[in-house]
Amino acid sequence: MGPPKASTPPIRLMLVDDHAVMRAGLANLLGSGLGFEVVAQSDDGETAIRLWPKFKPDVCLLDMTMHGIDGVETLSRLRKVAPAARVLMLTSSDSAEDMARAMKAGANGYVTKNVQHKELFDAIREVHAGGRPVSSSTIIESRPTTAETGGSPLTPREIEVVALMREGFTNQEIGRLLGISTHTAKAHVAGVLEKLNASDRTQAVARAFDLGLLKAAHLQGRPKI
Amino acid sequence: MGPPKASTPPIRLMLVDDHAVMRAGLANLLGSGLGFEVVAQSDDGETAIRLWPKFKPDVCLLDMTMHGIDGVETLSRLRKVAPAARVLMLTSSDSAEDMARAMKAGANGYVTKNVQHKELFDAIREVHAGGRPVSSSTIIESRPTTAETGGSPLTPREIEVVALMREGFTNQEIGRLLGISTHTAKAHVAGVLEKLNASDRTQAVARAFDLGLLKAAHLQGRPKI
DNA sequence: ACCGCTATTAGCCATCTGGCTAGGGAGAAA
DNA sequence: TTTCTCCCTAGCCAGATGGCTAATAGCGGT
Repeated sequence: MGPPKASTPPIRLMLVDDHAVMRAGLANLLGSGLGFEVVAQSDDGETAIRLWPKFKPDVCLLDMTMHGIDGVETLSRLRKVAPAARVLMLTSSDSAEDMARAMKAGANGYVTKNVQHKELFDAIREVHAGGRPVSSSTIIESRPTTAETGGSPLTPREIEVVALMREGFTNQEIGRLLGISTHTAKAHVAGVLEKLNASDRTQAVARAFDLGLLKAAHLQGRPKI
Repeated sequence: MGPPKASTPPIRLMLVDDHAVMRAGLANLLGSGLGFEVVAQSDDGETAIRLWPKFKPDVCLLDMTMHGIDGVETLSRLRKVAPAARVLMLTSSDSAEDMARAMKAGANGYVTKNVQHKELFDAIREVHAGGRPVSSSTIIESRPTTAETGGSPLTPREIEVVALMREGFTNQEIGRLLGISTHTAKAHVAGVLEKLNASDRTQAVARAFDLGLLKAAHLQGRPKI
């Protein structure tokens, strides 16, 4: 937590973000003698993984949403070649689901892009020191988001169920997929409908999107054009 | 299109983005003697509108997604106090819908944040010169996005129908709301299902979210906590 | 031990859904 | 003109949905 001492060797960073402007901004910000040094940059996940062994940065700042393989996927793959890598996820989203995905995939920290500079610096230092910082705005946002529905967040089981509803599965199929009876599936769907204040499953998944419980899977794949 | 001459007076800019890091990056990037000058910055829409008259920037770089009032809303309000303001929208999204919203609200240009520096510079110059540049990645992305579904984008009527499906309306209600018969409503729903390759209306709206045809209405409102 | 929450199963039933087939009219493109 | 697409309407039907009530069981907190 202490301010950077001139005596401390700089924390060596790799930046991965497909927004060139953001990357340049970060590089500029972090290369201003505050105890950081940007040793590598990449605008996509594959390159980042290729660059890692060459530079062995202390901490990697990794954007969640990128074209090609996204941040979470990049993280997973990076973990295979560098299990000890310290990765701080950067994101524009403040949804709890994104954070959960990132942390589950093995992120060492999670910071939204709307943080102030100091928060970012602190987060990087904390990751470097072995902590697992999570941007406070995430916590602040994610709680009321669900609380505001007038309701309860869904139970784990119910979340599985919405995810399947989203894919167009019927109650019968949901039951089969989860290894439970159709009746139970219906009961969970009913729970979801009530908690999300929806009149049918269609509105329920729309609400789930609104609340950030479900995320649009951008199917763009950036084809060859 | 010409490279910046030293003789040209700099284009005076206002930056509006709630991502402090991005803002700092832009400021740094644009303040490097390339013919731009950042005269004002803000991390929210209200402040931006308040700052405008004081600085009368030549071009305003406005982020689409911000907490509080978003970019489009900011743009609309700004237009009321400064109808001639030149505004270049900046966004992380490459969805055609977002672009349409921005341009409809009176944006002078639209650029995704994953552009290279030069493209951004060019876009700013073009807006300043009275053009209406649109980031090429938007066009490239948005076309195949819909084409990739195997299909056609939805007809206007069908889009109205998905929007209603999303709200949980039944075919009967959709018919009543649109002043058409239930049968016709069903026909439109069928069209949507086919075009979005969905097995039921629930999956259809999920797909619509995936494709950017529907946007999550973030109901967060950022309460006091 | 009791209570509350979650997960599980079950039956009944009015309504809704989506697929099928089969029309007609209006405007735009070839 | 012909053809195409979009928009509108219609009936039939098997299957799915969501509301209702009711019961059992595990788990964690008081």
